[in-house]
Amino acid sequence: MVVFALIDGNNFYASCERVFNPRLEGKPIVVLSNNDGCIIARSGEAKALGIPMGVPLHKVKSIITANGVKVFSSNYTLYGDMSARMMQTLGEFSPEMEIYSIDECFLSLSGFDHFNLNDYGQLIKKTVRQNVGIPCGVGIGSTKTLAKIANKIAKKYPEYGGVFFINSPEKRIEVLKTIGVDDVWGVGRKYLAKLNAVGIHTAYDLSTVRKDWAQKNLGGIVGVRLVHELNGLSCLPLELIQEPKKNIAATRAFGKIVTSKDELAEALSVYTARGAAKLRAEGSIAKQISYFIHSNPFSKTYPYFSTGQSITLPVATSNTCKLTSAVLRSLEKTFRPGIRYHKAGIMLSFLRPEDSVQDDLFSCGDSERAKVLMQTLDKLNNRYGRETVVLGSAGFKRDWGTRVDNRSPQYTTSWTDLMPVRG
DNA sequence: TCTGGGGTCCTAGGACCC
DNA sequence: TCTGGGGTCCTAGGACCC
Repeated sequence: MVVFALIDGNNFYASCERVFNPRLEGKPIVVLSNNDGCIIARSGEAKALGIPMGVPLHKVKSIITANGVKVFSSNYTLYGDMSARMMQTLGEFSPEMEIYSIDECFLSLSGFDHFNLNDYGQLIKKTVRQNVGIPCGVGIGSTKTLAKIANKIAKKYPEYGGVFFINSPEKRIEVLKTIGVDDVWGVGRKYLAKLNAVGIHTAYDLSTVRKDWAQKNLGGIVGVRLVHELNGLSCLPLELIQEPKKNIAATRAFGKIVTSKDELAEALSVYTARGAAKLRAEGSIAKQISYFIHSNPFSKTYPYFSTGQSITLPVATSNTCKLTSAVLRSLEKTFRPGIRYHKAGIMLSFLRPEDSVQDDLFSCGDSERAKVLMQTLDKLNNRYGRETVVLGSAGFKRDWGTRVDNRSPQYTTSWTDLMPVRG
């Protein structure tokens, strides 16, 4: 029998913050998006206070102050490292694993029939808690979509102890009737409205729609698969090998309004360097780099302005210098003065493996020297922290940089942030 | 005052070819 | 009156995910 488990860290970012600060146990905490803008993670206690996901911080300021909610800027270095530890532990529970996101993974439990899978789920949960310090939930079912739903149930009803197994067709139907259709993996805002409009409210309702209706109304083959999966027919296999990325982006809103070309050039240099480093870490090269600069789309006082360009490179590359100079040359042409710039970003596309560079007759790929330079740069920045070594064009002041007023220390990845142990 | 960042897949439709 | 049919490639945009 085909069996999938979905394991995810509870309130992952909030839990990461808590691992190194046990005094926060039982206290409400939230984690913010970039520039301390929106709430992107909440501990259970913060959820209970009615703080919604994704709201701008200023809208819930009063709840936060009144209840002493602890607020953290996001600390992706920490979360990434905690994620790696969690995944390593989880990988020991099955020969087949798909890391689905920073805090979620699927395991294949096919052929584990001789185990009591509820007990096995409990063991997984306990081990992760012990080894990594993160509480997690385990959902088990015969398709990925059902495993996702089982995971929701595990979280929703504490009496299951954080583990739920949809182990029979009868239980599947019973469970689907209690799940809102918007809690189904693959149903977002638009589809929810469409489904509700025709009287479909629960996951069970959705499991009974005709295939041709799903085909026509839920994105074609995607919708058909979704309905099959709800019915226990597995259409989405585990993706065991991580395909290389097809696009890589680095974009950020500024910490303040930017008006000068020089500062935009600095920001685009920094983002290009980050993108290029990701590219090299993937072992890929890019044939195209695009960038944009724009003003605040939410502003009611100033009109929205956005510009940028896609630049096709003569030869695919991952070289920071080449990519940066392409962007900065183009910025000279697209920059418009008198605009209150709010955000900028770059995107690398048409990626391919670095060993596949096809030299044409008149141009050639990166020289050995250039490659060694990039390797050295990556080595230094990995060891001593991002942006220890940068191109001159990235500047040193970075007045436009992201606001991070509540950042926790990088306990696991920075020597200077190691916790002291007092005897 | 204050509104994230980084991805994927799929479809429809146009251009073009024979 | 009737105005082919089948195929590919590309792009823009929609929808979703965490």
